[in-house]
Amino acid sequence: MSRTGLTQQERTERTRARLLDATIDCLVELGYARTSTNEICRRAGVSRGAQQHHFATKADLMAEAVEHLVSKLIATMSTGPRPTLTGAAGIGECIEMLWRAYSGSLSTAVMELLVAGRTDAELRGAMQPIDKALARRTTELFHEMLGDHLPANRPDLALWLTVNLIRGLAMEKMLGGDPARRKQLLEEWKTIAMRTYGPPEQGV
Amino acid sequence: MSRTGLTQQERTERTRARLLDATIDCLVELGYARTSTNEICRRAGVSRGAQQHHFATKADLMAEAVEHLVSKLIATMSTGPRPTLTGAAGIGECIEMLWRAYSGSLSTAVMELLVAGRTDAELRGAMQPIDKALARRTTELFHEMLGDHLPANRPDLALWLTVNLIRGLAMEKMLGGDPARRKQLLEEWKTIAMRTYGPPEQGV
DNA sequence: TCACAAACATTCCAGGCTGCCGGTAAGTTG
DNA sequence: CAACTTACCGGCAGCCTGGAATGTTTGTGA
Repeated sequence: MSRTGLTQQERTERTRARLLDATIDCLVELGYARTSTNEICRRAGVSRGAQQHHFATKADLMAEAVEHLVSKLIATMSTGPRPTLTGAAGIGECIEMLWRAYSGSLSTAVMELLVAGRTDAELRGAMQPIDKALARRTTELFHEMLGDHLPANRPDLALWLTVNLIRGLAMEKMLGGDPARRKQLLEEWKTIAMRTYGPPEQGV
Repeated sequence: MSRTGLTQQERTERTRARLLDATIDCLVELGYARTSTNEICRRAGVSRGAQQHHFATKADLMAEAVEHLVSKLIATMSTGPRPTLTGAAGIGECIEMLWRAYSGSLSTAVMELLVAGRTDAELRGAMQPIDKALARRTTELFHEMLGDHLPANRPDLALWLTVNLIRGLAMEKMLGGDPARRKQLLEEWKTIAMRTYGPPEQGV
């Protein structure tokens, strides 16, 4: 009855996944501006007709790619290594974790979409709820990780200061600056954060 | 002898300035992807032929626009209000100043170019030296402003932590998040920076 | 004033991208 | 197994973009 042995649903999911993955690849490698449906299809190994069957317009494809992308990001974040220490050291490990999550290639794609969304109302509309979901999940994870050892005062401020700093660093990375310099800045922030949000110490 | 009363050099400078300004406008309003030479000429009130006469290719135009842009940014930064206070309060004012400079519309254009440069070697090559100039000028200004009251330990780390944080916040702004929230984060950072880099205090 | 060069305007062309269409193959249902 | 639905294919048309070629106006120097 079937040559490929695949059910319709399987075929659909496979093709859609291929297209969405290829879209993310394009975002990372080519940037939003140079990402064309043609190139996406080429990389996905799918015909343009098939692409249009599953995603009527390019905007549709992008909108779903955003979801796909953030799910992947959340997944890698959730399953990655967790901080094992508590107190100030735990905060340091959290910052490392956020660094990995928010400066990797998936986050690069997110940044491409953020910038593109600034001047594209449709894309921005698609991104807003998904970005919120990412923020919520990050916050949850942060609370889970530190457990009872949450910084006493304004814990979420610590989190979002870190994330925004990292995004700034990721931006600078785009021009290809010195990685050691970024590492140095991150270490400085780690020190400050541990002192500011860590458990109270005796000396200054 | 002349109908317009303008010398050749004046005409050239005027047209070039119009084109470069229009380019920056496009970057801010349309983003890099949707910025076409056609639109630039339309906004500049200049024919496509004139544009091509002064900037042979789109890349040339962009390269010079980067310079133009950063000069303007440096100019506004240099002539803007300077911190009047010293010590910890002076640091707070510096952060405010950096906030204004690095989150305005000129910086939005810079960010568009940074992101575009990530996947466009030619553009990136044009940007690198100019970005360095911006960094150097910012550092100089920072030292001028605080004068003898520079944070004792690692003053430049304080500066670049601030700039990168602000760029992250600017990124978040693109999705249209809550301005009050950003203000809150900046205030938190101000507090931390004053405590960390300001003159030593007695209590914690 | 006249020849020349620079600035500017218009038009055209090749290429890419998107969206749509008619047709085919594969899977599903009665 | 036959009707039907869904997935997929390849080509076409319209649009826009960037770059080139050609013609016109404006300033300049002899």
